[in-house]
Amino acid sequence: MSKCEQCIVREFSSLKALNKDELIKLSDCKTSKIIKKGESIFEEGENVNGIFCIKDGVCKLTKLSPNGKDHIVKLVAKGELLGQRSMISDEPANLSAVALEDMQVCFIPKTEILGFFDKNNQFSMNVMKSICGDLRLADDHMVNMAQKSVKERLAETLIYLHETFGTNTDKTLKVQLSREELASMIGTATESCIRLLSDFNKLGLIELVGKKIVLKDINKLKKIAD
Amino acid sequence: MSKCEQCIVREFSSLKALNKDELIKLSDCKTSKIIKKGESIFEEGENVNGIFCIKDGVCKLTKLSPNGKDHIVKLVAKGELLGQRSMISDEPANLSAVALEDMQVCFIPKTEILGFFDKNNQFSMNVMKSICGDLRLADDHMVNMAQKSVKERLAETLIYLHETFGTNTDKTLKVQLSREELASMIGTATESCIRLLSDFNKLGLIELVGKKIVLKDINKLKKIAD
DNA sequence: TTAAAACAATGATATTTATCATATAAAAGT
DNA sequence: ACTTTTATATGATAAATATCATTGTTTTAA
Repeated sequence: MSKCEQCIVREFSSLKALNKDELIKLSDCKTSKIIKKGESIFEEGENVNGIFCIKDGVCKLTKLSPNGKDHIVKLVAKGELLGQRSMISDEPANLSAVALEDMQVCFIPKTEILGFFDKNNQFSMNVMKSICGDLRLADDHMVNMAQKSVKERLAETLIYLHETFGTNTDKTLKVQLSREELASMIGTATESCIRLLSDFNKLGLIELVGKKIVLKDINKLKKIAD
Repeated sequence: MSKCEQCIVREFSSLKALNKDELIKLSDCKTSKIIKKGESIFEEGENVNGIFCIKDGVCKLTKLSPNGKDHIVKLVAKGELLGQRSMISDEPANLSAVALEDMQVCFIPKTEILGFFDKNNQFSMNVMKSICGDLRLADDHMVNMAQKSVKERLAETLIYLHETFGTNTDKTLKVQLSREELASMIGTATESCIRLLSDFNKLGLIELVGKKIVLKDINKLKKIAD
């Protein structure tokens, strides 16, 4: 079993507040998993009973809307924690987490985390701040959904993918979403999304390399996004 | 100065975890304010440096979108706390809070709250849970914005107003939003909102009594809302 | 290697929603 | 009481977006 002390996740997440002893305890109780692309870490409605550390890979957090379509609420990558909200609220998961690429994740049981809450105030504070950050993003996102056009949302999302997850050596976006997934992230029909990508392509804002996307003119995209 | 011990807000909010001594300390450091309808409690971008207890009245939390329109993110009523997220994140307010009716609010300085965080774990936990609840609502709301039609969102919002804030003796919705505000809550143009209200009226789902709204057929509205 | 399945692209069209113009009604100020 | 302003309402039209149909392209799997 690998040690949490040397894990990268520790550096970036709320876990950085844990001391050596706490990390050793963590190593003992955690379980590691490999999640293959397309598999889910947990599903909406499921009782999670702990949190997940993402050691490698990216996943999408989705919610099924009443009309039967999945909406991608957020992407979560290496170094972040998952399931904090459900654990604290003591509720089933509100979102499903599905791997967009092969992932390595660790599971830490709830009892352990609640123990840290009691003894380590900095850790609680970090978790709180992380959830507050999520809330801020969610509110901002909501306003975007409500007030911006599909075109603006697409431009904004492309820039977000570029800035957050970067590019491969051939300049294509590293996180590769299908057109359907991209559409479900910006809240539109797949065909509308494809059409707008075509438009952006014709205008020289992006380049479509098979299913992959290269951003060619980020400044103009930013202008469109507002 | 009125005592926090007897205040209704204490019963319903995170503050219920505070003991007698803590409540006395609270009474000493809090300041009370009257906020008139239309006035703001705080504005987006402002440093808040504490939290607000709503003793009476309802306010809207709004965010200015890049295109210059205000979007109503949430309504907050008597018994709830405001400004927790900004305080914990140590960031300026992400939203503005504007009174929809005359309000009574108390302000509690940040230093005091942080003191309670340190000493009273149940209080921290309550605040965390409250923010987690907000996050859940925000995610759900985001999916609605992205996936539902304006008609569905209007029906849903009317039901929400009815169930959350109730009605006056004449059955009209207690929280009275202008058509513009209602539109900015569901994320549509004012005219579209008015038109759909007219449609609902003609279909007998609601009745328009001047500017006020009566829900006549809640079941059908719920079916429309999904 | 080829057949089947899944995905992407595009045209035609319908529906939804926004915008602009104007009318009416209610509220506010003088 | 009357004028001005503001809010609500509605029609006409334009623009944005969804839906359905079809084709080409890539991926998967037999």
